[in-house]
Amino acid sequence: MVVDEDVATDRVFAALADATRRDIVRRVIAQEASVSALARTYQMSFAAVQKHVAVLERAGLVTKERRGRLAVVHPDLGTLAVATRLLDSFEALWRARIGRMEDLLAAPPPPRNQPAD
Amino acid sequence: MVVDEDVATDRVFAALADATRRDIVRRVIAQEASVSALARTYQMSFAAVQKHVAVLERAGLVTKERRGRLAVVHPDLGTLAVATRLLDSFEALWRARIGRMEDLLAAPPPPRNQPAD
DNA sequence: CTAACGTGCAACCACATGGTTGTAGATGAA
DNA sequence: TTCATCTACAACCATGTGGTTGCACGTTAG
Repeated sequence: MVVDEDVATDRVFAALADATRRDIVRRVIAQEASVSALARTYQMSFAAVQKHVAVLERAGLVTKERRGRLAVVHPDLGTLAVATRLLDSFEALWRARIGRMEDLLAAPPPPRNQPAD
Repeated sequence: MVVDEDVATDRVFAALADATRRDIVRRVIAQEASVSALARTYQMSFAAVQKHVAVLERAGLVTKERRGRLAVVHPDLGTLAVATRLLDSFEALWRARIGRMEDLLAAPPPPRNQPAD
């Protein structure tokens, strides 16, 4: 039941679980930038920023395009849509639950013979 | 610039970056359940499931209500909305970018005197 | 050509995470 | 009371992560 597609979802959420990486995503959505240009805006080492970009790349959230000696980082919005869709599915579940609760309120009380947990 | 609210966001995404925890969230949205009832449905130890629930609780995605000897797990949909809103903001950025690109296409080409990165 | 720049990668460290087992305390049932 | 159940928590281990420094290589600028 824990299938292959799940690890892709794991990577997307894990990649977004870091403020620096979320900021990088925001920046490259606004305007694509080289790794070193990104690195200059944070007060950590170049290698650290490079690793963050690599994490985003493995998650499929960004791609790198080699342009001369620069590695230009682009966003990949399709992958972001995966995360959005999953959260939306949670919301759908929630709404279904609300629906059921209203059904219960409108229906006669059922016999209570379920175990306590 | 990396503020306090960011660590809450970190926790929400980190909590969702695990298939077991996403499944727990789905389950308790469908119907709240005790920790042991949840644990029975996975093939890991009770303590492991207990830790997963603790992670979700620290992220604010679920709450535990003590009922007799049971710890009943409820969803907290407000926190999920935080994550949804953030992803929506990315989408808004993306749309703004599309808008700018259309503006550029409609406008005369600007002088190109920016540095290469 | 030489020097500076941008990148990639490896090694290292401290710390968090996901799993285990074990122990102990509360609560409910017989 | 006694026993089984549910929960909590600690200790431990392997692995991943976020940061560092250092080095090597390709590319651009002088």
